[in-house]
Amino acid sequence: MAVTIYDVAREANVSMATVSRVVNGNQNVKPATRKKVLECIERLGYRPNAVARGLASKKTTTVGVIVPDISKSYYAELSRGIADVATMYEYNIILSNSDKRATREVELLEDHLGKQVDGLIFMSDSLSDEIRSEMATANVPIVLAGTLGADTDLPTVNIDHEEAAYEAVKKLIDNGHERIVHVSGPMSRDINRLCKKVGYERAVKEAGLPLFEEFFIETDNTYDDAYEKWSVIRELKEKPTAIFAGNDEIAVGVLNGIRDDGFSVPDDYEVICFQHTLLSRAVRPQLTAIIVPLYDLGAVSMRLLTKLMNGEEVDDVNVILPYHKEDRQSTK
Amino acid sequence: MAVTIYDVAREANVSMATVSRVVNGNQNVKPATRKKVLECIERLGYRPNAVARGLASKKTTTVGVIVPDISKSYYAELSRGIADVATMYEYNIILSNSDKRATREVELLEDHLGKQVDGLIFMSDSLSDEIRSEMATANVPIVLAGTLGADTDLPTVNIDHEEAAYEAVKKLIDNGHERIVHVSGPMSRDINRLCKKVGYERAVKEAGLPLFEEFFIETDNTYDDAYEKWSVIRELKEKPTAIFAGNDEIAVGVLNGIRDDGFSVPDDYEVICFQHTLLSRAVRPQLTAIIVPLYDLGAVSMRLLTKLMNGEEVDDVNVILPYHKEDRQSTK
DNA sequence: CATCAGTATGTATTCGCTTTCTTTCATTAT
DNA sequence: ATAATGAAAGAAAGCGAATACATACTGATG
Repeated sequence: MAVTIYDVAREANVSMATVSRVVNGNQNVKPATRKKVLECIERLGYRPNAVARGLASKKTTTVGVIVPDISKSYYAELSRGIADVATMYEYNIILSNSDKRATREVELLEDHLGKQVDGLIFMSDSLSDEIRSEMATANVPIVLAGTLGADTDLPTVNIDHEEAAYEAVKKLIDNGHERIVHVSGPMSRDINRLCKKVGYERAVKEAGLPLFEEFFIETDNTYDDAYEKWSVIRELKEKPTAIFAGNDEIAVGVLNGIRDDGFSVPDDYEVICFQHTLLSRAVRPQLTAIIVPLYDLGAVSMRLLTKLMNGEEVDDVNVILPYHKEDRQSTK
Repeated sequence: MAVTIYDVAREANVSMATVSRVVNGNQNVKPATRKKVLECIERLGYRPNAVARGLASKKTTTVGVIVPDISKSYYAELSRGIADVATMYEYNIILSNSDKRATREVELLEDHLGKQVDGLIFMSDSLSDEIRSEMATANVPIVLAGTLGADTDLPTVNIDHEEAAYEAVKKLIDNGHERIVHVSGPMSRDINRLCKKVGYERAVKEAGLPLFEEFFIETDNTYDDAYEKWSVIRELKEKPTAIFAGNDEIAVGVLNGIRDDGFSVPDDYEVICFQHTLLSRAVRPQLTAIIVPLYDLGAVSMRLLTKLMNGEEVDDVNVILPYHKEDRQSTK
């Protein structure tokens, strides 16, 4: 049987309230008493039961993190940012994978709330109606990390993907390209449909270039699918000269397609993408990319959440973090 | 204020015990009563408080996962395996990063035990004495995933790294190489010092080849460090003709070093490594590699843990999973 | 119709801690 | 010396569920 606060109290000849005070750093304890209690705690190997504490105090010092897939480095990196700030503020993290399935997301949200998390960080592509209403009834703060949701009143932390996409495509246009293919992730995702694609189109239109429907190539966001899609790109009516990829995994798929087919980057095709992983730097040629500050997205989200959990006033709950572009060898 | 089991009981005109029975699927409830209670639960939006439940039942349906760094795809992949099986058995996961710091590991273990996890999965390189004794006093099962520890009585799930390393190096030897460099991760890690290096040496010795001390190159396990180390390798007295790398990130670092220096793989150097990520396949030439079944390591660890938590008999608590070698373009 | 065996439901306790409310006691000011 | 003040410590009431135990109800049986 585990040692309880009663055992310590008996051993130290004080009441459990006093032990509780010592454990929680309450100042109203005589130094001598504190010392005595501390010794007993040490001697008995007492370890406070966080569950009992949680029930009594209605705080669990635990936050929920619902992530599409932790095995994807995008989310793994982001989660690390969350975790580090959580540690800093002494929170634990309950981590669950949703695979972006709306029903699963709702289940997990319910589940986490049932576990009495003090707050929650949610990541996904788009917010289903069910999840929205579920979130609305939650009685703890929820932050959307790297997830569109400014239309709700939920706090969010993001980068300006549309502007970043615009800047990336603009770069290719400035390099003289007039026919740029956009190899995208699934259109079902808001971030692709409402941000990256929009930025791409804005840059193309603004430059007075024609917008070919066939230049829009959708993938399932995997390396292998992108690799396959090269065979589609090479058969296009209009011959493109540059590629704007939704992320580096896609970009590398296309890049390898291009090169395995005997073409050269950046001579035959220039390539630019969003960077989520080491891949951009590890391939040859290294990819020019928009660097997404994943770790920071997570860290800032968690920091925001701590403020919210603390009831602190937050002036702007829709945070936009800066990104930057790094020119490497896949563009000239 | 949240809806409690009392509220439901009052609303449904039954005792809280009955509500509890309904919620927990106890069969001794008249169907009509069950229906009535279920309706009230729905109507009031009652959601059982897992903390209270945990206190009363002494089970939290939560397991702790202590991982060095979730942002590393090695651990991210492994964790996903854990998470999926955890979901299957309806466990939540508390995930913490240790950065392999022994003191932090002990803290986290304490912390998780305080949170009353029903079991724990631990990953690290080596087990410090403190963590060993801490684990010995834990009153819940602990499984070491991808972590050496068969010398303790703790359950483990692993692959045979030594044999895998042996097989990899053997392949290079069979291809005619006599001077093979081993680019390793830090020697402080048991897995490098006691497994991979040992397998390397065994293969070399067994083939009657000389074992050059300078052929052993230690890195900090990062791409960048490995990339730098190429300049060391090229200056070696004895000129190597093949590389055995501890993992694919290292391998790609060396690979890029080789190629940026104007040499060719596999013509000038053959390369083989352990595969942890997509990197092995995404670079050109693709890397011949030992495929480590990371997801399975996690999944099997969690499955083992569920058995242990259930008090089931487990015949062998030291599980060794199979790996396989995939021949690609970095070897002939 | 009384009896017994289930079945269905209720009552009361317990889990280990926080927290409020008291009470006790030591200081200080008057 | 005494009242006022505040620090130190204790007593007791929850927190929201699970659960052991008690009790009421239901039929089937003889």
